[in-house]
Amino acid sequence: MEKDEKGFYGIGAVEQRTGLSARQIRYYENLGLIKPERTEGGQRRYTERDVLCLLRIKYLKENGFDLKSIKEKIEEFERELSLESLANLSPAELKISSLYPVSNRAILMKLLDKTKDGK
DNA sequence: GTTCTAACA
DNA sequence: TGTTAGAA
Repeated sequence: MEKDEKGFYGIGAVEQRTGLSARQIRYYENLGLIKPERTEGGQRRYTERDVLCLLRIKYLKENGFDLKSIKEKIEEFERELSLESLANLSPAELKISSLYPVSNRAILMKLLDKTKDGK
């Protein structure tokens, strides 16, 4: 079991490289800790990043962290990433994006534009 | 032969 | 979490 022609790993290869069971690997995916792609047939394809992420999870767990706190850590990290993307917005957009759900921002921005040139 | 989902003597 | 059954 090794990388396929495009650099992806099957779950068997990931088991060997991480020492985690397929059961655990799939379970962690359900918790949202990793998100491997799927083939047309539905088989999971893991990237090198997935493997490294699993190794980190394994390390943290071996050092006393439960899956719940590990999950929170990852979610916190992803929230910070999304916040960084807000750094490219104007002050007005920043206020709007932090107060309203994504689905409404586009509408709000249109209203702001009309307010500006609409006297 | 490997992986998937669902379920549990 | 392990393991197993049946399908893909």
